[in-house]
Amino acid sequence: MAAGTAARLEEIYGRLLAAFGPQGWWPAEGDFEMCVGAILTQSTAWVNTARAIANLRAAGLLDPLEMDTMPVEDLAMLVRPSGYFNMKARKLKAFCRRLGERYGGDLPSLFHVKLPCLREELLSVWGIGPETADSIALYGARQPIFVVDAYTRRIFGRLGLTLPDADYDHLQRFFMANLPHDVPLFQEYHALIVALGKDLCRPAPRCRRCPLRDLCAEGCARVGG
DNA sequence: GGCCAGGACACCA
DNA sequence: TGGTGTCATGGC
Repeated sequence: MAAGTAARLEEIYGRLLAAFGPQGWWPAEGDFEMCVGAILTQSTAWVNTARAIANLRAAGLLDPLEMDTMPVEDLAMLVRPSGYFNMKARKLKAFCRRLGERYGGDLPSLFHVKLPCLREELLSVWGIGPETADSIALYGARQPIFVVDAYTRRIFGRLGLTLPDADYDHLQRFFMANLPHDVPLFQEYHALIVALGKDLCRPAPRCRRCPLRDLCAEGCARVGG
């Protein structure tokens, strides 16, 4: 672990925590709902994901066995507010099918699989890519793996700590190599990155209120703060 | 009316 | 292996 880099990551974490407060992620009422949310929020604003989840809850479908037996066309209509609804309905079905076939529909049995096998298992499900797999592993199974998303790439690229076009695995290794492997820390750090990304560090950044403003190597200087 | 949002997959060169 | 197109609703 490079001491300088680790110290910077710790400082950034402290600033984000001070600015936004504890996020207490994941926003879900149960572990299966957490997994569903991870799939539905792919490239989608959370507010729309929440609408889709509300539809599923109202239909009594926040259960892997119930969802597995639901016609995919009907499922698609329920998750419509989250966008890409046909694709996402198929992805939810694929996840439920795997859960049923290998784990008897029992989510704790899946979560009992330890990293890195859990990650490989999730990645082998159609529709689950690196970010979704890691989100489920970290927030669902509560195992220590760092979640990388578009905000992570954008923010840490602007800070000059990573390359703007760094791939997922490279970014993940960067955080995993420079942070203690602590589940609550990983959970909170990713949530705080999202909080910053949603609030300030957009393509047109609103840097005046950014808690990382003086650390920013690119975005803030470019727009004049 | 255009841009963007807590990605992933299929296809092609 | 990397680039590009596709999937799609809803807020601003």
